[in-house]
Order: sequence, then C-alpha cells, then structure tokens
Amino acid sequence: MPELPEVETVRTGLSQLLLGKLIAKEEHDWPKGFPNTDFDVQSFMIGVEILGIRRRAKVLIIDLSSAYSLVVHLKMTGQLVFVGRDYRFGAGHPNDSLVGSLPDKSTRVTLTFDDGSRLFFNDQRKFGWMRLLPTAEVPNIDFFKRVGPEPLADDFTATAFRERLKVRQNSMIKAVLLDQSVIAGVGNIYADESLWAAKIHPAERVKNIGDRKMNTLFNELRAILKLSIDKGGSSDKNYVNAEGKRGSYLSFANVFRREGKPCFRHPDTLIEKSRVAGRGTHTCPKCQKLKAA
DNA sequence: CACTTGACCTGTCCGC
DNA sequence: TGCGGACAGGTCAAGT
Repeated sequence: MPELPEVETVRTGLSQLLLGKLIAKEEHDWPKGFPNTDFDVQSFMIGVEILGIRRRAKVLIIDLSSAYSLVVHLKMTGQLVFVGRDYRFGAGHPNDSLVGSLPDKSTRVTLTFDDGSRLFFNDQRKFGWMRLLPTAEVPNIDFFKRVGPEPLADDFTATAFRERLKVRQNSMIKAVLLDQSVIAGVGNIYADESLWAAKIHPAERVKNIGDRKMNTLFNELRAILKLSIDKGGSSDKNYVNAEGKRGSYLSFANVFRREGKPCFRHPDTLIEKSRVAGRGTHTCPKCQKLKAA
C-alpha cells in the first residue's frame, strides 16, 4: 500500500486534524499487535496531548505529550481515518471513499479524543503495526537504524543517489529501488513509474546504467513522488487519507495498472506486466529495453 | 553476497 | 453458485 506519497498525505491530514487534541479513550482488538508493551499503556496515552505527526520512510510517528510516541507502519492495507464528533456510529462514511461504516471488521485500534472526535487504525491484512515507544527511542528501532535517506530531502543530490545505488552493482535496479536501506519510501508503484519515465528496464543491472541515466532516474523519481503527494497519493484498493478520501495519482500513472493499454510514448505498443524482484512489474517493451547480457 | 521463496493475513477476482 | 488458485501497495527471515 502506502508508499512515501500516501504516508506523507496521511501525515499532512493528521497534522491538520489532531494537533492539540487530548486522548480520552483507547480501545484495541488486536491480541498479537497492539499494545506492544507490558506496562500500563493507558497511563502514557490517556489525557495526553497530540504534539505533532512526523514521517520517516513509510512510517508515521505521532508524538504525545507523555514523551511517548505512537509509531505506525501501514504496510499493504493500513488506514488511519479520522472522524469528527458528529460522526454517527454505523452511519457510513460521508466521503466518496473506500471506507464504509466505522469502526468496521478491520479496525484494530480506536482513539477517542476529548472533543468526541475519533481516529481509527484499520488494517485488513494485519501486516501493519502500531507501537507505543518513548519518543527518544523511536530512532533506535531496527527499521530506522537501517533505513536509507529520504529521496525528497533538500540535501539529497543526484550524486548521493548514484553513490548509494552503486553499492549494489550486480543487482536489478528495481530491487535496489525497493530496498528501504538504500532509499527510503519507494514501493512498487513509484519504482515502476520512475523506471518508465527514465526509460530503464526494471531488471537492468545497476552496473549497466550510466551516470546520465541514473541522474534522469533521480530527477524523475523525485518529480513523480512530488506529483503524487500533490494528487493525494495512489488509491488502488485500500488506501485512503486521514479523512477517508482516495488519492488520484493513478489517473496520472504511465504504467502502473496499465497493462494491455497503449504506452503514452508509443501508442502502438501495449504496456506489459511481468514479475521482477518478486513483484508485479509494468513496462513498455519498446522504451524499456534490457541491455544484452 | 545476491537473489528467491515463504511467511505474515484477508479479500477479491478469475477460470473451471 | 461454489471452489481452488493467483494475486494485492511491504517487510523480514530463511534457504539456495
């Protein structure tokens, strides 16, 4: 699911909706997931204020006034959906969205705030996680210790991008883009989209890609991530923003989920779907050619 | 070391 | 209509 643009969209939404609210009640139905601690979770969550929402890679960090943070990974099907105090139980979600009546059978955690508004953490496939951690320890979780730089950071340059990818000379470029320890936040959608934009075959080995093409890939990846954030991300199946609304990036996508449709560069050539690095992969066979071995 | 596979889960879609 | 299998935006561990 959610890749960098989707998680960033949720972060923006939650920042506008949750700041300053006090948590009045916490409910969960997730024996093997949350809470992750054996101490009294309530004392670090109830009556505390939401201070801020951060994002690192595809992970959201909700900072609380108790000096603890709720750390959330949505994985494939996670959602964080906010509803106001006048939301009626069972009324159905008011927006044109993928969310029905809340809570639903995928709801794992519900936070109720002092003004009666609520935040639902839903996750159909239960791959996602939510953890309550001391804010100071958040950077020390395994995922953050390993994760690579943010591709949209101001100080992340094309040179730095090339240097990081070059460490994996013999790997397929798509596998490297998807590796969170190389670059943070890229998933299947934006890997396919950026490789099409740079005219690189996803199975191309990194060592076969010259500096110029690498620079193009860097620029295209950043432009695509920014465009998607601007469009509120991609809603394929489950993704919705903090208000339960879909994102519209997929209507701008060039290859993702466009198998069998004409390539926008070559109207006589159809987008193909294959499997690269274990993932469904979309390419134009005419503009993304593999170099002969 | 690099890559593949399986696991974690549930739901949907497609072919028979 | 039912059933089996493949597949789905992400990581992680184990196997080759």
